[in-house]
Amino acid sequence: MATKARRTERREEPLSRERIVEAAIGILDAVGEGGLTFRVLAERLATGPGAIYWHVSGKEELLGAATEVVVTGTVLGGAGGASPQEVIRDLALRLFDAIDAHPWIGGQLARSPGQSPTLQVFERLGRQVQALGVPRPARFTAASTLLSYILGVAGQNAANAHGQESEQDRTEFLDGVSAAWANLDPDAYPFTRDVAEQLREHDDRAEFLAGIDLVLAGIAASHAG
Amino acid sequence: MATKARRTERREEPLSRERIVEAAIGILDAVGEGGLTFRVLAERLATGPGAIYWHVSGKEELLGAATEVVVTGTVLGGAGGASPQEVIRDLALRLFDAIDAHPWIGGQLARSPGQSPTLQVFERLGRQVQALGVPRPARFTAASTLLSYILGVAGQNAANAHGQESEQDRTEFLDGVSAAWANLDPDAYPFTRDVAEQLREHDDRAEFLAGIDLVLAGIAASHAG
DNA sequence: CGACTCTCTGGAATGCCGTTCCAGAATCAG
DNA sequence: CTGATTCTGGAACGGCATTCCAGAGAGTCG
Repeated sequence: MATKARRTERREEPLSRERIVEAAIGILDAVGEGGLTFRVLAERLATGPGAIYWHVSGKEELLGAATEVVVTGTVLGGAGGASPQEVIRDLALRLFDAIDAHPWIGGQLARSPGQSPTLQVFERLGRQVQALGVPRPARFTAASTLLSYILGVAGQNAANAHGQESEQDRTEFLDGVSAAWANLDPDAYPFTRDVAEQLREHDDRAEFLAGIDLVLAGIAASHAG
Repeated sequence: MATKARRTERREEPLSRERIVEAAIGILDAVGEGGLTFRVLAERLATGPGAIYWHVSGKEELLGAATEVVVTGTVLGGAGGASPQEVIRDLALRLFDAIDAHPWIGGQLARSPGQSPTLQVFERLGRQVQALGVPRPARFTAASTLLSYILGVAGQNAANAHGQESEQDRTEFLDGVSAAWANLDPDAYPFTRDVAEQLREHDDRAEFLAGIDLVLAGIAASHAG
């Protein structure tokens, strides 16, 4: 405590919305959506809950901001001169991987249509739909369908991300579901039983992309005829 | 009140899982997902929270059971001898209408893949995909894509269902979003701005069906070639 | 250099939630 | 009648988001 001895200005690093959102993302990635509480967040930032509320209006805004940071980082930067189909596939896969890395985004995206992150994706999809040569009145439907499909997969992936960190957890999970499907009532669930074995060796990412291709094929077919 | 005169056996009506789920659906429909609490539910059933827990393991199970009741009622009974495309469209529309009537189902369905209600829909879709003549290895993808699209729309509808009961609320809501889109940065959101006006006069239900048709077209195109 | 103000902090308090506990009422089996 | 069992509901308990508020730090002005 020499002269005035503020060895650090006021704090090591002042609180800021940016630092709060960053810490929130860290917690969300580490312990999931349910693990983010203002108490934990305050502890991690070495402060109290009240201080956080001065920078952020509440939990909803915090989750929204966290989602926006990740999604914006994901949506920007992508394929260059490829075909519109390729750009859409690339964007979709980048989103899929981002949701895989941060499962909480899935639930958040699915729950907040019209918000900035969803809009960003919609815009990117729409531009490529336009580049695809889809006539103007059909563009909205085409872009919305792609978006809804992506959000649907996102929500399911987010829900499935319960305690499967490793590759092994994942295999066990698929084996379990596959076995459960194979044991369903044959009269009530013939189809599900029939595809149960396909589930065991299935690759979520490839399956997701195949769905994108299906929609793209539908878009192409619809404005060809 | 003849011999022993228990005009009501034990209670006017004994508590039962069925009655609890029924009451929960009533509350969910009236005040939404956030309004369902065990206290409110207990008051409505003229009992205490403890009694409810004897019949139901917790909130998750309760929401699941409520969803199952509504979805099962929706999925059963539908078109008879129509084409597979027609059956799929009919099933999808029935689901859409059910979600419109009970928006909380949307969030619930999107959040619980592999659970009974989702599986029921998957099974129905899969059978029709099969009837469509899709080759075996492609059926899983086709049915999953339809399901994911439906769940995506469901989630968005559930999220949008914030305080728009009447037709007028709905029009105001669309006008507001449309205006917001039209005021976006022209450089960042050219596409979204361009389709903003289409949004104003758009019909969610028709748009949803158009998306289904797009996926169906894609399915048809994919196994034709 | 003081005093006043404004930004920002963080600990304490509030009110609601899901869930658990438990004493006891109603019913049933013998 | 008696003991066991099923079922009830009010009273906790711990945790949550959010609000309150006394006051610390840092600029500003006379």
